[in-house]
Parts: sequence; C-alpha cells; structure tokens
Amino acid sequence: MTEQVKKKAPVRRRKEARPQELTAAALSLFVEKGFAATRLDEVAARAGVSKGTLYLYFDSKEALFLAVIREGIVPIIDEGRKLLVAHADDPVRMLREYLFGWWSLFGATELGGVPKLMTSEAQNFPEVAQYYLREVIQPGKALMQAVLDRGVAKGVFRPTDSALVTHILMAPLLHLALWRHSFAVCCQVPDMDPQAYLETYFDLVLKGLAAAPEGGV
Amino acid sequence: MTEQVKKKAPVRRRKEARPQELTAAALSLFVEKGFAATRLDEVAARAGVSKGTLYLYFDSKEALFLAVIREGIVPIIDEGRKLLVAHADDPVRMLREYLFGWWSLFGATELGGVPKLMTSEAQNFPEVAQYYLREVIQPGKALMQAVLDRGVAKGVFRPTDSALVTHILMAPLLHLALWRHSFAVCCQVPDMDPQAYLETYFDLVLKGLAAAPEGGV
DNA sequence: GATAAATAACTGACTGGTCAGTTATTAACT
DNA sequence: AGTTAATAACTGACCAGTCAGTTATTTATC
Repeated sequence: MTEQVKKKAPVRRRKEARPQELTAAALSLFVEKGFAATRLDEVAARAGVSKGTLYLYFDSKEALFLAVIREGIVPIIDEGRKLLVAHADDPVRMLREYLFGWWSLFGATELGGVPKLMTSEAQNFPEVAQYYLREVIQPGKALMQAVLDRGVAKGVFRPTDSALVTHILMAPLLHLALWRHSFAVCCQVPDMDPQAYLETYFDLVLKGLAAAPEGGV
Repeated sequence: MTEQVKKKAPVRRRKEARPQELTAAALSLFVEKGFAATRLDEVAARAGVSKGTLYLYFDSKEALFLAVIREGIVPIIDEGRKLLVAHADDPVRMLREYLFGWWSLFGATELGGVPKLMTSEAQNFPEVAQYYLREVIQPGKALMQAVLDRGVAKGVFRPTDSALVTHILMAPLLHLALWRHSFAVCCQVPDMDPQAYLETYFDLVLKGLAAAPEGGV
C-alpha cells in the first residue's frame, strides 16, 4: 500500500444521488407489494445499500413514502402544464393532449402505480393523502377544468358541470392504471391494449361532450 | 328459578350466524384500514368474540378474506341480474338500471369498499383476486356487454368495441366508490354528490353512445 | 326434574417470527 | 489525527396462529 490502491473505482460509493436511488427503489416496491407489505430492508437492498443507510436520509418509513410522492410526481405536473399550452387555441386538441399525455407521461410509467398506492393508503396516512390531494389532484383537476371551460366558451363543448366532469373523465385513465397494477399482473388477463382503450375512450368522450347535435371535428 | 328463566335472551351465545358476524366485522375493518393493517384481534372484538373463536370458523387471515368476498359479493351479482331482465326490451333503460343499480345495490353500501380492497391486495393474494375476477368482474362485464350489444342490435347505440366500452363505462362508478373510501374520508373534500355525479355521467354516456347524429331519448 | 356425564362454544395467555427503528463498529477519505 | 459514510448486529413492539383450560348447553341416567 505505497499509495492508495484502486479499490475506489469499483466501489464508487458516497454519492449524493443516494436519496433518488432510494425513492426509486421504494416506489417500485410500494407499487408492487403495497406500503405495508414492503420491508425497508428490501428497499435498501434494491438501492444497493443497507437499511441503516436508508435512515441517514429518511426519518421513517412514512417520510420515505412522502418523499416518493414528492420527488416522483410533483415535477410531472409542471411538465404536463407546459405541454398543454402548446395547443391553447384548440380545446379538442388540448383535451386529447391532456388525456393521452397523462397516460404516456404518467400512467404508462412506473408512476402509474401511485394512484393504487395512494388510494390504498390514504386513510392510514392522512398527511400524505392531503399532500397528494393538494399538490397533484387539485392542480390536475384545475388544469382539465380550464380546458373544458375553454371548450364551452368557444362553443365546441356543450355546457356541463365541469367540476364533476373532470372527475368523471379522469376515471377511465385511473382505472386503466389501477387495472394494470392489480388484476392484470396476477391473473393472466386476455389483455387490454392501452392504445385501443384510449382511442375508444376519447371517441366516446368527444361525442359525449360535443356541442351541436351533428357537430363535427 | 322455578322454571328456566330467560337468561338465554340476553346471553344469546352459540349462534350459527357467527361466521356472518365475523365476515361483516372483517369487511368493515378491511375496507377501512386495509387488509394488512387490520388485526384479527380487532375483527374478533368487533364481532363480540375472542380471536380464538375466529379460528374456529376460519383457517387463516386469508381464508377470512376470501369468505368476506364470497359471502358479501357473489349474492349481489345474481340479485342484479334479476333486476335487469325487467327492462329487457329497452336498452337505454337497461343501461340506466345497470349503472344506477350498481351504485345503490353495491357502491353506496359498505361493499363499495371492496374494489379498493381488491385492487390493493390483488398482487399479494392472487387466489383471491382470481376468484374475484372469475365470480364478480367477468360476470358483471358479460352482463353489461349484453346490454350494449342489444342496444346496437336495436339501433339505439352506435357500434363500438363493447368489450373495451364495458371497462370504460365501469370506471367512473369504481372511481366514485374508491374516492369515497380514500380521499373523501381522510381529507375534508368539498364533497361530491353521488346522485349529481351519476346523472352527469349517465348523460355523458348516453350522448357518447347515441346511434344517430340527432337521435333522441 | 334433578343430577351427572359428554360435548360444543369460547377464551386469553403464549409462541415464534417479522420488521421498523437504533447503535456500536468499521471503512473511506482528507 | 479527525470526520463522514456506511454497515451489520441488535432491540423491542407487534401480531398471526396455537392450545390448554373454562363455561355454556345438550344428552343420558335415575
């Protein structure tokens, strides 16, 4: 050991990307097995560290949960908002971007398991649920409601209770995400093509919202 | 104590309704706190017995889970089927009965928490999930698909991929049920009236499915 | 109809394993 | 040397599942 041997290269420890690695590992395990059934030893192992290390970055299992949501989801909202303004003059196009964008940016990724996770655990972790409601659901709703209202103002959509309709319109997307993270995994379903599902759904919605009896896009 | 005093009435032990009392207690707790977070001591206490007694009737926690589904849900399917045939000649009316009936018979009751429960736990309990898929989801889907196909045959609905549409149409109902058992409970939501939600939704669906451009029911 | 024997329903203390969270120790780097 | 990062062994609470023992109810016997 005349000089520092090159153990360091293969080891490559002590990064500051550690929290992200941990939240990423936690996300996939939480989504896969649920919060309660996920052991912190597993999370740490998947991130390539020990459980003690996990506690250097997060105070508790619940704090890790909150971080998973915060790091994983909140950035997506802003990204989605930016994509939307690109078509601000065409409500039908905006709605399409919203729904399909939600799916490709969120639902189809690993984050698509988060609605299942949040729904399951909302009652057990009210603070996380409130955070999610405030930072994710409500902004998302507001965004879609703006799209709908604009469509009505332009005479493209018929008037509706847009607060209710935002909920209703999100449901099939959420359902698809939940399905893929529950029954689709454990039962061998005769599979459901997301793209066909989305197209069929969007078609239904457009006809359901259309303003004029024989209106056309 | 000249003759047998009526001690029996207040005591009222040794019933054979015991399993039902246990599954009822388990249902409400599973729905409220999730499967993993529910302790069997609690279930037993809510049913007014000890944990040992619970094990006289059910082999394991998972067996109790399966019983909850079997006893609670499967009977509802048949009941629903009977209600439907009453309007077999009017597809629009049938669809309305289906959706509103689902809500009043199932979604609005304590059983409305079961979708949340099943979604959360499907991956952890594949056998229960497969049972639920086979005995609940698939029959329910088949029933609605029949309604849709009949509507198309009668020229009331436009042709669609009815297998996909059944999924899509169920989503807002499931979403409402999930919502009421998650965020609605823990966050004080600005409340969402189920009746208004259902009416708005049904209106949207009918216009989305209508066959003729200016068709009218 | 009483008394005793047999059985069915039930209990709660106990066990064994699990797992969130802690801490004493070691390795890495400056 | 001292400081920081990481670990692995440890602790203690928790809980599904068990079982020896208790209490209620029925059946048998006189």
